[in-house]
Amino acid sequence: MKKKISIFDIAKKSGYSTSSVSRAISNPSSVSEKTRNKILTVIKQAGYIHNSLAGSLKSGKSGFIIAIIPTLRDSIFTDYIRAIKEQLRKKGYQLLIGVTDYSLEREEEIIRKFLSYRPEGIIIVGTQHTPYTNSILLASKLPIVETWNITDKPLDVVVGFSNFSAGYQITDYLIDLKYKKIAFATPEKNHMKIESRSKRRLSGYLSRIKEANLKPIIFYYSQPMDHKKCGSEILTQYKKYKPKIDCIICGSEVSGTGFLSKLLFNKFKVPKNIGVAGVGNAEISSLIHPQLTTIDFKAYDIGMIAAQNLIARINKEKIKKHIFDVGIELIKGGSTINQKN
Amino acid sequence: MKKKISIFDIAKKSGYSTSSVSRAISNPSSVSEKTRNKILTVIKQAGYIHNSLAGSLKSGKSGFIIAIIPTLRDSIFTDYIRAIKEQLRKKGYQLLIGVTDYSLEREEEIIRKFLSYRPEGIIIVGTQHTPYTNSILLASKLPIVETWNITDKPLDVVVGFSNFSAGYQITDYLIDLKYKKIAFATPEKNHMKIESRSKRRLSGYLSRIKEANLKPIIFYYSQPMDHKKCGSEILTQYKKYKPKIDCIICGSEVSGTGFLSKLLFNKFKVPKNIGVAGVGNAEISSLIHPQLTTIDFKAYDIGMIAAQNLIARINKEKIKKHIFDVGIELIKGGSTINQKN
DNA sequence: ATGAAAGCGCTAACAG
DNA sequence: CTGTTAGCGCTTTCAT
Repeated sequence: MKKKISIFDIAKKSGYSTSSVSRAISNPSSVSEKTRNKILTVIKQAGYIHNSLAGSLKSGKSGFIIAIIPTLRDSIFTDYIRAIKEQLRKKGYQLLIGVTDYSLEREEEIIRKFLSYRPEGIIIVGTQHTPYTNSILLASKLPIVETWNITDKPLDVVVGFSNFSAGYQITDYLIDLKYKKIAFATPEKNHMKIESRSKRRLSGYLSRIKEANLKPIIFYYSQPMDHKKCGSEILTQYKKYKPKIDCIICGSEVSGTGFLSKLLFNKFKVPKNIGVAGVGNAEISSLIHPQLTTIDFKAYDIGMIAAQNLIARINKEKIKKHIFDVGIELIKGGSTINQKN
Repeated sequence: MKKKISIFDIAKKSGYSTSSVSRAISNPSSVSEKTRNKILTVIKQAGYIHNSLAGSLKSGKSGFIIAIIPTLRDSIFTDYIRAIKEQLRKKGYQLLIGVTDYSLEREEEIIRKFLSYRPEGIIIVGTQHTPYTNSILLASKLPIVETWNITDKPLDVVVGFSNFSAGYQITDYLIDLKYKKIAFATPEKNHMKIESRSKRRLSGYLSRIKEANLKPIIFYYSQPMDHKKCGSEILTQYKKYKPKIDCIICGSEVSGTGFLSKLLFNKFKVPKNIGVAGVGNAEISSLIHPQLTTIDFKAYDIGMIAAQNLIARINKEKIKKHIFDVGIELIKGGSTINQKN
């Protein structure tokens, strides 16, 4: 913030009242063309810059939307943010982004802080929050869209897909391909506590494995955001496991591409000697050769639909439903065999 | 924004004045412990949420920093944003992110809009702006840090590297490896107009090629943010060019990984039959096998140093210098031959 | 250490 | 279509 020139100065210089100036700025059609031109000209030559903060204070509309994501290190979340921004931009809203690093405590802290900017709506990744977060969220009476995981009882609106199905479907596909010893790599328990989406994917795997009377095999990785760490950790476990595993499902796109990459650098034959699949689709998955077999869950679409619904809720429009399942899609890549022999 | 409960209510309920409440919130050490505890308790049980907007209006400090980037589709910029956010968070600043899609007009529009939030500082990618942008930036009297490309005459502070050197050095390395027919792929002219960094990289290439008495060969791509489009377009030009080229430098990490990936999917032998290099290093470059030979220009460091300097400028601390060259680093990957035979 | 009072710059009735 | 007026909720001298 700096010096003095305010709407009042513009009013004086243009010979109109402050209200007309205000209107010329924020609702141009409500003043006559002559007035508008005159005022806008004065504004331009005076180098006046409107103060949205003061306006928000008075009007009760900040124009801010807050988005909470777990990390900026995964392109699925930047795709999601991009989609949200594109929608908001059309409507003139401003996005405030909070990054939790997968910590529910951090999420709580961020939300408390962000609420002080008087946002008009909230878009948040995940349906699991601390009790305190839930309570302030509800108390805020703001439109809220939770994303990424479908839940029966959203705080308000939820847009996502079933992580259970994602785990189930990829496992199903591999079983269909006649893989017999299928392992699932997932974040360590420590991390799982705060990341229920991984847990649900794992459940999907376990469920399908059980149905097929196969033996569940679980590997763990400790740094879910680090492709290479994931890759190395999974590789170590794979090499030491006996009897030999024929396919590994990595619980995320980061671990999937990381492990696949690691195998290729270490001269393993994929998919000839070992099949690899992921859950989640980032652009990178399709850039590595062979392409990763995985489940695409449309990060961009989730962001877009979430933002559209949030805006509708802000404008008190009726929305058709409060639960949006955007679905998932199986990507059949070359990282697994492709004949059902 | 919503209903009523304000600092005034807290004052009443706690038996203190609004000033004490304000102090207890924003400068806890300026009230006695007893007072502070009492007030904080009342705040908690009342579910009061502070209104930063009103505070900013009065204090003249919004706590906002604005960051302008070209795109969200490239991990080098999200790494950069991540670094900035980490620094700002420590100091309690809030980041407003504007995405220009490489348009200088859009940049101007965003800056004008964002200035209305009364930011305390600006971090912007690029040193080239419209005249109007330059003038409002300067008129704002705000601390400004320009990034990514070193310039002699920054608006205020600049943190970056030499794009010319990046182009020069990668070309130098390839010449050193005895490549003779080295092409350079760069965005179409249309796009170049607004993206001077690519132009500088190209100049670096041309300069070194000329010194070596080699023939410059330039390829173009039209969608700089799309790995696959870049890859296809470069491949088409490569296949049709005679006599056969032995190495291609792609002007960005997106085009580099995209083209490398495309070659691998099309069964070209890399580096045996064709060498590939990039300019710019994203995590993905090292996940593809063989790894891309490229120039790393430390996106994270640029963001970090830029944010640190911006904060110093906001606090009116003296900074050592106004031009920071973070340098670049050659990454010798397997996508080019590695013996100097 | 605490309180009283004066706005920050703007918008939104309301009136004309 | 335009002007007057009354604050929005907070911070901050300035006293005490």
